[in-house]
Amino acid sequence: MSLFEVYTDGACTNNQGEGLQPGGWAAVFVDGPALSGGESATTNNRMEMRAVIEALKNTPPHSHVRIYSDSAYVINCFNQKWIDKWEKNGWMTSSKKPVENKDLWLEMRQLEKERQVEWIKVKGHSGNQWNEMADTLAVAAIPKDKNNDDQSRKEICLYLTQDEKINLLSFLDCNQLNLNDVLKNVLVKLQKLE
Amino acid sequence: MSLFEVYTDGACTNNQGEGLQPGGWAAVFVDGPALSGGESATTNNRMEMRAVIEALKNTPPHSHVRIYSDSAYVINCFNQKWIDKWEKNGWMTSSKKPVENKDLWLEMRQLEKERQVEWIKVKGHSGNQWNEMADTLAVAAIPKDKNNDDQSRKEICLYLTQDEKINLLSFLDCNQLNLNDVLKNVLVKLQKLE
RNA sequence: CGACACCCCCUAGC
DNA sequence: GCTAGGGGGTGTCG
Repeated sequence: MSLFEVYTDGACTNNQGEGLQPGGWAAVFVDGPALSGGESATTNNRMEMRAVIEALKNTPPHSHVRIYSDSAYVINCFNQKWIDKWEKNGWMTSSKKPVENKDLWLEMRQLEKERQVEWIKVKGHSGNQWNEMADTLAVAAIPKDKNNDDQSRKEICLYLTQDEKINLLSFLDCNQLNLNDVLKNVLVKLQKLE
Repeated sequence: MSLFEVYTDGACTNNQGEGLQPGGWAAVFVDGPALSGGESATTNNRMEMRAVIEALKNTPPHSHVRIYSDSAYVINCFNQKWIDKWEKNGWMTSSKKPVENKDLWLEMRQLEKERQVEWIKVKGHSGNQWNEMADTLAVAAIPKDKNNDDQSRKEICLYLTQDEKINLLSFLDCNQLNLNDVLKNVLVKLQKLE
């Protein structure tokens, strides 16, 4: 069974601490391509989660995936079985408040069930090249255009190498955004261009 | 008959678990004003009760009132007829101890008899905007001035909007603190100032 | 024993 | 600021 190792990271501005901020995420496949995207109104934790979701989405079901993240929020949720408890107790935290970001947790849970996932905590900014790259891409993906009318628009870029990136938006007409499918499309398109 | 919907909440510090503590309460009228106040030596349950009492006091007799509270202590007292039993058995709990806070229960009972009251239990901290506002105001109303000589002094503020508040103390000379009366006084005073 | 609140700490990571 | 885990306690009732 194929193994995928993915470094994920999220980033979010935090200017005056008031309300939702613009943020970005990235998922870097070891010895492979990288995905990144941004949202104009989100939180740091939602971006960490989004990075993982996109990573999982782009691996085939039943594959073996190693998710490397510096977010204790995400890693502990699975390694310390928080999510098992939430599913049993109606999504309440230990202090009886509703769990935040339930929508994204459910999405992650579904993807995680269909795969064999290992959750690995890494220290942030510790010189690991993949983690650094994820960090760089996530920050770069934060939307800077404050005049953007579409507040919920997401962008996804495919990095073939660190310098060579392709905006996937042009391939989004293929309803299912699976990395393999997109890669095929990209290759076909490139061949036609040559 | 007019309907009033009011979210009530109480808050109380609990520093070293020793004796009575400062606390606050709030009553938020849906699509209306909000009242809040504090006491320097009280309990959490007395604050929950005080919030309800002030809510009822500020609705006209014979009106239809919906009280929303996260306190099972208060809601069950009426919905599970605890108070009926207490009135019949000389205010003794099921474990034969005297019922606590009888003074406030009597006050609530009197106000409740003069109105048609529905008691509705809500979950604390569950994202309801009115419940959240009551919580915020109750916490904000906790007296912080520890050098206050008058330990029993109560303060009552009228919030016209979340940001705009009027201290009602200056209107307390009108013996009965009814919201409508006070509002009239406030308006008269404001008109004179202009 | 159960329930609902009200708190005080501590920890972890972004 | 965003989020979670864990421990301790009182106020009160059935």
